[in-house]
Amino acid sequence: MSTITWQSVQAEALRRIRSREWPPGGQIPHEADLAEELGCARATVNRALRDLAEAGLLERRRKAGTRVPLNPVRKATLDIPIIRQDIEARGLAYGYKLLSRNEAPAPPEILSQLSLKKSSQMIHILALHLADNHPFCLENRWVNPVAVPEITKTDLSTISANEWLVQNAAFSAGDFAFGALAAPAHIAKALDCATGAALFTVERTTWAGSLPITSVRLCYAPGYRMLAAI
Amino acid sequence: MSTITWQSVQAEALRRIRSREWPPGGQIPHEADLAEELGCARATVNRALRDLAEAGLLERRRKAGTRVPLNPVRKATLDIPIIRQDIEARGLAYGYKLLSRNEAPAPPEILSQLSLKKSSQMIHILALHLADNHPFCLENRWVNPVAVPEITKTDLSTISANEWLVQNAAFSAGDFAFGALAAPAHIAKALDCATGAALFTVERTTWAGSLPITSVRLCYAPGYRMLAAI
DNA sequence: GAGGTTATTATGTACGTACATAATAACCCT
DNA sequence: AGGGTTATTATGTACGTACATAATAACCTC
Repeated sequence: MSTITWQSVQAEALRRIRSREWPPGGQIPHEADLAEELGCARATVNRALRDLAEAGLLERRRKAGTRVPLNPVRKATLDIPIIRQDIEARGLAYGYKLLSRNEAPAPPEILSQLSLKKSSQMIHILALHLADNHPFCLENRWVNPVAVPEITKTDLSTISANEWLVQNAAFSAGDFAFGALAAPAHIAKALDCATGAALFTVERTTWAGSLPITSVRLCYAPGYRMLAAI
Repeated sequence: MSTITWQSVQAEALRRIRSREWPPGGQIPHEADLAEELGCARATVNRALRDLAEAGLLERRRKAGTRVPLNPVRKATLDIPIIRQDIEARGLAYGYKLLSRNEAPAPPEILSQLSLKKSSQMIHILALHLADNHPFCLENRWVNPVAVPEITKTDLSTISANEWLVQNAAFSAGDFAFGALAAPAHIAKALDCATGAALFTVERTTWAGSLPITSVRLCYAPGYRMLAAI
């Protein structure tokens, strides 16, 4: 290690974790001691260890020090692109079809997801996203017009609610649930696949502060895979 | 804003992004200017903006400055607990059953996932994880004994490979793919569900440096949902 | 106008001092 | 031994100076 940088400190820490030199369940040297050993500032060690802690590889506690967890809960980062970008990143041509748009009171399970007690009129949107003219995913979305009033006046026949919301309603928090669904007939029809086919689903609710913006269920055509990396 | 901290700077930046004061596609003030405006050190602004950049809300470029992306690719964090912890966190009793364990050459698609050209003997493990004595997920795993020689001598009838590997083979990189599968008969039998039921699947390959450790496919019983948050 | 070189700029980082904060250890009393 | 209080400790952060680095703007030449 010629020049000490936070990256090199981090790499050395990783090496020691991996080699069990810092065994799972055990304490690692204090930041000040590590700084002395490696010949750098304590702030540099602090900076290096932060990412490892965020990734679940270390647990840091004031005064108690830092330890390698016995059972690490690793953290992976998931990219959430807008659907058009997901399709185009696969080298496929994006297409979009608004299937329906209504104002209606949201059903109870959507209210629950939005943490709303009482239903007022919401915007209900059903849309199909296409990749090279093949169905890619079906978007079933409820939007709270209180959070995004402009949507009531927006023409969603040419831009998807998914994309429009990203550009017009920056959310501060989001909940996701990923799962699998055996395609019921109406969804199979929209996605042009067999009834009962296994579909990857994403359910997402987003908020601006405590104000719910939207709740959406995306059903992807059979074969879709969502990638992530650590 | 009484006392300026990196957290308060971050909150103010988020507010400006959300309110469109810093419009999508546009430049935000330079760190030095923001520091002057908010009455803190430039390093404090830098610290505050880093997380926002990592979350996809800002794009930072040396000299060009920092901009709010027109189409942000938001980043979500996924917790990857060991399976036993996932089950226990749901308040359910964990159970485990080793279904089979062999040494065999890996099939081509596993070799491909492991970026291996040539197959040598690998450890093939089939195991069932139970929640309150109901099948929770089926683990189909290939382990490279070159990366983890001790596994050849490890009794996997009482500890799952999933858990044992987390404790004994710290990985440096992992690839994940999430999808959905219509349960073929042999998997439906193991998971005690209907043939053709929609199963949530996780395929994961991990490496220590460039050395592949393991490739696993987890098929979760119908109804499983994986949660994440932004 | 195109291409190459240099100067300038805004983010990225290292350092050391100082202080803040959470939390554990030490100490004291009953 | 148990409980409460205080001192100590290790991480968390702020600041300002200094330097590094990537990249854009300015400038010059053909």
